[in-house]
Amino acid sequence: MLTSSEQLDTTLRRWSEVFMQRSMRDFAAFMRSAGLSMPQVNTLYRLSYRGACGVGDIADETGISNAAASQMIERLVQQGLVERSEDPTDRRAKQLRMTPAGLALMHEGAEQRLRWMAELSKSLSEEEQAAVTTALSTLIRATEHLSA
Amino acid sequence: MLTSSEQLDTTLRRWSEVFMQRSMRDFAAFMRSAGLSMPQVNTLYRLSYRGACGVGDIADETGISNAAASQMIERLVQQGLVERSEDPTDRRAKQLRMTPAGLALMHEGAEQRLRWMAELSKSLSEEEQAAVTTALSTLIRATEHLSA
DNA sequence: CTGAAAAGTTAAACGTGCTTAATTATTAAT
DNA sequence: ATTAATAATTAAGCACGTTTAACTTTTCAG
Repeated sequence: MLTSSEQLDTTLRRWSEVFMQRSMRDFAAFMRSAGLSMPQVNTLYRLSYRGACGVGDIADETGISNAAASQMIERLVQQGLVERSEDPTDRRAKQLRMTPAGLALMHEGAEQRLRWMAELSKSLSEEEQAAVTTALSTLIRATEHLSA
Repeated sequence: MLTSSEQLDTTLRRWSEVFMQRSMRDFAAFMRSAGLSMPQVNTLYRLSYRGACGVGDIADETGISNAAASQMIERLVQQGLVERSEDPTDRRAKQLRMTPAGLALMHEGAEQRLRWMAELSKSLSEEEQAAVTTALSTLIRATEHLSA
């Protein structure tokens, strides 16, 4: 017999698979059309959601060398997606930040990838819509309170 | 004033962003450790969820040339993740299928990426767990009935 | 039955991205 | 003050994936 937490875990994973299955193709197409590599996308997510950081942090998180990170970021800077400025508190380091253009690109990518959700939303009854909205809000809140 | 379907759409997108934010790093790490490129992951998802197909179908879906698809798939075959056999109904064509090893690799990748969901599940109250499980089941069912 | 079309593979050329090693500039330590 | 350590960049070399073009095999059309 499964506990209700195990049932939720199973269902969450099942939803994730269904979601990935529907989003993967558009995600790959977006990366391709934007000329972005996986480490670059990773970097843009990092900067979008966890704020400014240095080149070395990006190297650590993506698992590539500092040199490779420096070059990869240079390409993002040339594309106008990331801003690179001197860290005022340590002039050896650089501060990397998303530019408005970078944020717009990420937003556009999400829009393309998640377009099917409008149709999905409309396919539910009013009662279901309300219940699912409440449930997802619970999940979002709980996730934001999760460690790391 | 937002309709309840618009509210759900907004909330779904918000959840997707939170989900991606948490999964992106692990996803990139998995691809890196498995030595998989984005078109390769795309191909494995395609084969896992929509069954066998030919080399040209993969080329179309990933947006690369037939030649590149052929070579990319050759690498997947050499890694033992995909099986390539002659199509009995048209001997010019090849049938591509996931191998058990390929399915196991995808499963392992999902496991790594979604490990945090167990913790998330346990962080909710019993009532919340039940409500969210029901809501997600509704979403899964509705998505599977969606077109394309 | 013969020629054109289709599916896939192979080969050569090219570009890109990664790694290591060397270099510059700045900060910390003794 | 001098030395060592840190953050980032640059350069050279190498591996990988992609493209175009040529080629093989099989199917379809006239």
